[in-house]
Amino acid sequence: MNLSKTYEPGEYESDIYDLWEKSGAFTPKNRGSDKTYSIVMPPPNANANMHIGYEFTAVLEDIPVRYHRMKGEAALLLPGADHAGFETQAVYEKHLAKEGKSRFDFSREELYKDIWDFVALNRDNFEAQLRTMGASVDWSRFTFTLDKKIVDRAYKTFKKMWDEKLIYRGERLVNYCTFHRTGFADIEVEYSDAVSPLYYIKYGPFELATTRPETKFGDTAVAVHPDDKRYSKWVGKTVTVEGVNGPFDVMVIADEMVDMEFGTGVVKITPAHSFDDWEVAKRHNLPVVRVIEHDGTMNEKAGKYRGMTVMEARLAVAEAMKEKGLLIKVDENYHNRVGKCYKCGTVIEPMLMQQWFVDMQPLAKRAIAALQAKKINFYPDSKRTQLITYLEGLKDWNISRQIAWGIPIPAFQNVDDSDDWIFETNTDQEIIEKNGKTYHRDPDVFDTWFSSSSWPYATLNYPSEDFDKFYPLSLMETGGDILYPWVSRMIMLGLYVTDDIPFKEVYIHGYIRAEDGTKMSKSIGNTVDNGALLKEFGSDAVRMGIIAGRSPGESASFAPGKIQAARNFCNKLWNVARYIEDVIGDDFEARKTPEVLSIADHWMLTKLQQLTERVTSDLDNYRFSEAYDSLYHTVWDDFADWYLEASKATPNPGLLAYFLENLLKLAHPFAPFVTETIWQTLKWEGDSLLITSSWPEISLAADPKKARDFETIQTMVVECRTIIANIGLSKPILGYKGSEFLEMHAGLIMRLARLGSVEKGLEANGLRLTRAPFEAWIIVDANTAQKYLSKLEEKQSAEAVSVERLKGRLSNKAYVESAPEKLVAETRAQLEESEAKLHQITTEIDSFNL
RNA sequence: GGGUGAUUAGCUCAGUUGGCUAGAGCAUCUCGUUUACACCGAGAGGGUCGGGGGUUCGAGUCCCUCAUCACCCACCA
Repeated sequence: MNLSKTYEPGEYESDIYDLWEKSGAFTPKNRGSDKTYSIVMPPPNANANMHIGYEFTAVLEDIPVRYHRMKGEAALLLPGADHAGFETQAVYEKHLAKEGKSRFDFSREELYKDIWDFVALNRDNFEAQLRTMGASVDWSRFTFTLDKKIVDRAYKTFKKMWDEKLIYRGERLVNYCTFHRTGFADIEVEYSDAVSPLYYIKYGPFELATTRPETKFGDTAVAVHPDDKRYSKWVGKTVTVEGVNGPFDVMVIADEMVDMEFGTGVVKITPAHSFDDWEVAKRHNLPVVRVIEHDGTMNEKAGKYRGMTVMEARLAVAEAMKEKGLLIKVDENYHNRVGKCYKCGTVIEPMLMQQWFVDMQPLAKRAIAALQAKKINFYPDSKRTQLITYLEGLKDWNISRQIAWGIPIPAFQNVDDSDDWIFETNTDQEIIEKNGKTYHRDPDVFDTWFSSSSWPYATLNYPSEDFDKFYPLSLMETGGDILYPWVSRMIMLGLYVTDDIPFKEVYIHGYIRAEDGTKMSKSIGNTVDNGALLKEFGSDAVRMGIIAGRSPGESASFAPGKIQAARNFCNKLWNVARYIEDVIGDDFEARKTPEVLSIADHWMLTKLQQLTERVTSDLDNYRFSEAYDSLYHTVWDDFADWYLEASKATPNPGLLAYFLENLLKLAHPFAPFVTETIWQTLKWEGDSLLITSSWPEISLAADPKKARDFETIQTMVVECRTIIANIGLSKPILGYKGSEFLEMHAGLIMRLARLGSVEKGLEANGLRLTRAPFEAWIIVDANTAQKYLSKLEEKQSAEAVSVERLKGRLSNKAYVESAPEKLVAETRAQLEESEAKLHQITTEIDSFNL
């Protein structure tokens, strides 16, 4: 019974979190329901601090988990952290660079250990932030993506695919960053617009256009279109080309990939350094000659250009060709798109490499079938069809990465036979002996998405009791940016390994953009200082302010006003509770037998019933913003502004307590800290916790007629207030003719409308109320009344418009015949009402003109 | 080149299957010390729902088209 006078969230939030944690409330447990509800959090990168976007994610997961926990279900929110492979190593390399070092100064083992320590430092930080946000996670199940169980699961999956021939090792062109010296999956390459010089060069008997003269040393053919008459006589012949390092021979081939319109319609073919050319080479059995090294320099095939970077060589070769008269012209204004490393911006080189690939088509096929059958619901649903489109075009997946920070690939190669690979999980060994042969471990690690694709079941220790209980997960909540790399792969691997979908629903959230609508980014410096935000407004306010007015899949700007509004809402809850505590004093017993007495009681009960239904169904459908909005307005407008004010005339402590209890419950998933704090001061159920209390079911019955009566009062009160405010009256008298209803509620009306008094039987001598079904006047002198005349006339014309509109609608035969009966009946009733009002207003105006 | 989403009040955004006079928060204006709350209360102003066409008794909502913005996919020698 002792809430402090002002709402200061900072003073109790961490204590409340401890209280929950120590009570074991975060451990999933059935309480009167045998259902389970499970969310495994997408693990945030262990290398970074939590930003506002991650807080947003945590809230979107915590709200439904708290809701289902209160419904008595065994609700699990499983937290984790992601080693994030290349991402983390790239961040660590930046640190090294500051110290003037490079990753190549260390062995892979040293590097791995150093990054491990680096990541450990940051992990505490982010766990603390999760607590600050009130995320009700089961810390005992915390999982790191390099935990043994995750590694084991990745190895088992790899083995299964190996055995079933879904994994193969092959020499392919892969996207390669010469700065980070690792290959990438297609999806990791970022393309951007560029202006590149387009060189028109002499090439044997042809002229052709190329942006990459330096790759000439790797040319093994020259191609034209099969239908191109200009060049058909050359097809199949070998031609001699004068090069900067002397003449060489290439074959002329015909291939559909050539665009006759582009340049001169002739293309030099460099199979080792162009994806298109690689495809052509496979079709025509062309030799493949690599001319660029992994460090991005030219190799011995480039002759005197050896050792130059690609860019240096390009300029040098162009210059040399110019001198030899082989360069015809340079188009300096050619626009194309260039693939870049998404971390360092280095131009991606297509590089010929031995890598492990996953054959995706069989996996994708099952996923597509499950998605088409809508076995997984998406919020918004459009993401489901987008995912299907993505899966349909999926190519084989390169899962090898030439970095240190990751899970070593469990494959060893025979030192005497490069085609002899064996599967072994003891990857802490570099060299092993088996059957009298020596094997070398593949030095590469898995693409981080390969292991994290198993996240839903690996975290649950598949196969296990937890797995049986919580799989498939109820919900996967994540951002749109990892729909393709992660969500798609979880579905494919889930189906492949467990034979079941990994989750029943997917909620995709949009991004929080900066206030001005631009992308939030550390480098631009327009991120939100969430520490300051939490300090100023409290976690509850941030939770609610951040979900307010957002819909799934849509990005929207950060709006500080919404955080502020949410903080004010917490303050409102706080003061409502303070008032009610004051009224009920120590009479805890009264709340057990709430009685519905006054018309306000019946009205508020109806509002609570509606709110409960709405919040429940909105949460069932992941409509967080709508649920919060309903809650906000019911608590503030209906409960605080109307009900509490009305109840001051005739306080009903038992029912006040009942309302407060249920409103706190409904608000708890959104504002867990303030609601639990209030709950704890009430101590209604001994040491009970709100977090594990039951979700409201309103069983008290409301009398709809009485509820409507209160609405009639509201209408009158609002009209009185409007008149009072508009003509600046102070505590006027409301007179009325004999009406039992008004007589009974005179006190209530007087209080709510701030009237001087409400008196019966006075002569009609003031401003007649036009909205209530009773004859009542605000008593004013004729002069004052005249001031209000224009206002009244405005009202008259508005009402006349309304009558006309309704009449028009009802005279429309088509409307009356085809609209639902109920709607037509409503329209009729409205017309009647409108006409009556118009009549009243008109009478009132006429009386002024006497 | 292909796809998706957005365009609603000064600002940031809601608006579930078409159905009463389109909503909220913030901001603005007027009034108010009514002991739960000035992080408040009461009242008010502000929108031809991006343009144009169509379907329907009825369109912010469905269809077509145009414009602008954002994102995604493919990838140009």
